[in-house]
Amino acid sequence: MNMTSWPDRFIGLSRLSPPLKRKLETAARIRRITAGTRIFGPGETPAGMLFLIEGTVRVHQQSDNGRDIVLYRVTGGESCVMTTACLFTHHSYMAEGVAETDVIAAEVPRRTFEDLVSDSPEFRDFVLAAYSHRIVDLFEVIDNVVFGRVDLRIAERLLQLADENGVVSMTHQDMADELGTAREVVSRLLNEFRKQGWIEPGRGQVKLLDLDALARFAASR
Amino acid sequence: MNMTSWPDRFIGLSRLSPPLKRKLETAARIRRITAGTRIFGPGETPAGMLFLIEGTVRVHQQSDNGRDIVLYRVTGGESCVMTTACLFTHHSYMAEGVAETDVIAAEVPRRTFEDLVSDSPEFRDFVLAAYSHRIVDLFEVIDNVVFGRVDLRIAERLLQLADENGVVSMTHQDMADELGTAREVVSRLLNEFRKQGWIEPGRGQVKLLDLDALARFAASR
DNA sequence: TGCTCCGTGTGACTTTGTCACTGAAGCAGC
DNA sequence: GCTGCTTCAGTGACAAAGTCACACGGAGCA
Repeated sequence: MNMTSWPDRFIGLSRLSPPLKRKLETAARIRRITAGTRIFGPGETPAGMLFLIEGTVRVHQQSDNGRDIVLYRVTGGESCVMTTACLFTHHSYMAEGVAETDVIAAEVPRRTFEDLVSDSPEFRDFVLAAYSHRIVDLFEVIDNVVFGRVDLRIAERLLQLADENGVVSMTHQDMADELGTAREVVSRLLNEFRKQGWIEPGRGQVKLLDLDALARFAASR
Repeated sequence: MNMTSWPDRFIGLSRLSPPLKRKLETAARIRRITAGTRIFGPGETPAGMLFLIEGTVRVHQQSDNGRDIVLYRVTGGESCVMTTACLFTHHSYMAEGVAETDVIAAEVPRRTFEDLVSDSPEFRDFVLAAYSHRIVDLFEVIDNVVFGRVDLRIAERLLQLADENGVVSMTHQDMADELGTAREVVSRLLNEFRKQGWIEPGRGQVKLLDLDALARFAASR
C-alpha cells in the first residue's frame, strides 16, 4: 500500500487540497497494531485523532459485574468517534477499543487535528459526518437492547459475523458479549436453533446450515 | 428577559465577538412553544439549529410496539444535539422531541449555522462540546438499560424528578416510558417501595416519604 | 496417563416483560 | 345528585431473560 496517499482512502478527505493532505501526512504517525491489542480504555485520554487505514477496531462497554456489549466497530476508511469526542471535551475514554484484526492507523496529533478542523471545511465535514453517523449507531444499539428480543438479535449477528463458509468462529461467551447478554442465554437459544436444524454448533464455533431460515427468523416480529 | 443578549446565556457563546453575536441574534427567529408540543419527530428534517433559552425539551425513542425510553433532556442554555446531527448529516430525525415545559428557543437557520461553525472557533467549540457531552449521555443510557436493575433505576429517577415537596407528578405509564420498561413493572415495584414505607402512591403522583432510604437503595449494588 | 483449563449444558430460581382482565378515581353531561 | 365514559392502577398467569451453581467432556500438556 502506498502510504503517502492514505487520506485518499477516506471518503471526504480525498477532496482536501494537496497542501492540507501533505500536512495531514507529515504530522501523522503510522501505527501498526496487532490483533487483540487494547487500543484505549476507560480512564485514558487520547493523544490524537485516529484514522483507521486497515483493519477493524471493536468498541465495547463493560459493566462492573463482568457483562459486556459491543457498541460499534470502526473499519478501514473511518475515524474513531470515541477519540473525537474525547478530544473535543478533553475527557477520558468511557469505553474500550480493541483491535479485532491487525490494524494500520494514522495518528494525527491533537494540535494538527484542531488546526485542520479550523482551516478546512472538508476536513470538518468529514469529522462531523463520521461523528453524527456514530450517534445513529448508538441509537440503534439502544433500540435493540431496550425493545429487541435476544433470539432475533442472535440470529441477526450470526448472519453478520459468518465467514464465506457460513462459519462463525466465536465462543458462546463472545456472542453474549456482542449482544450484552449472558452466556447461558446464548447457549440455550443456540440449542433451540440447532433443534430447528438451522445451525450445527461446535467447540468455539457455529456452522450455519440454513441461512434463509435464520434470516426469516431474524426478520420476524 | 432581555432578548437582545440571549447568546450570553450559553456557556461558550458569551465569548463570541460582538459582531458574531449580532449575526446570531439578527438571523435567529425566537420561537415560543407551549408545554406538550411535539417539536420534532422521526422522518422530519430540521430547518435550523435550536438554542434553548428557557424550558426543557425531552428527547425520547419509541418502539413500534408502544414502548418508549427517554434518551436525554435539553434545558435552557443548551442546544439540541439531534438537530445538530441532522444538520451535519442531512438526515431526518430518528427520535422525538417534546416540550416538557413552556419553551423559548432561538432558531438559527442552517446557513447562518454553517457560517458560524466555519468562522468562529468559539462557536464551533460550543457546538462540538455539546455534541460530545450528549454522546456521553447515550453511553450512560446504554449502561443503564443493559446492565442496570429496574428497581434501582426507578428509585433513582424518583429522586431526580421529585419537586421540592418530594412529590413526583407522573403516572406509572410515564415512569415506564422514562426508563424504557413496562407499566406493570413500575406498578409492582412501586408497590414494593410502598410496603417498605418509602413512598405513598396516589393517582397520577407519588409522594416520597423516606428520601434517604430511597437514595441508599438506589446506590446499592 | 492423568491433570487442568476452558467451553458448554442444565436445573432451579429471580427478575423483567406481556397479556388479559378487573376495579377504582376522576370527569363530563344531564 | 346519578349515569356513563375515560384514565389510571392492581393482579394473576405466563413467557422471556438473567443469575447461580454445578456437571460434563474435550483439548492441551506435563
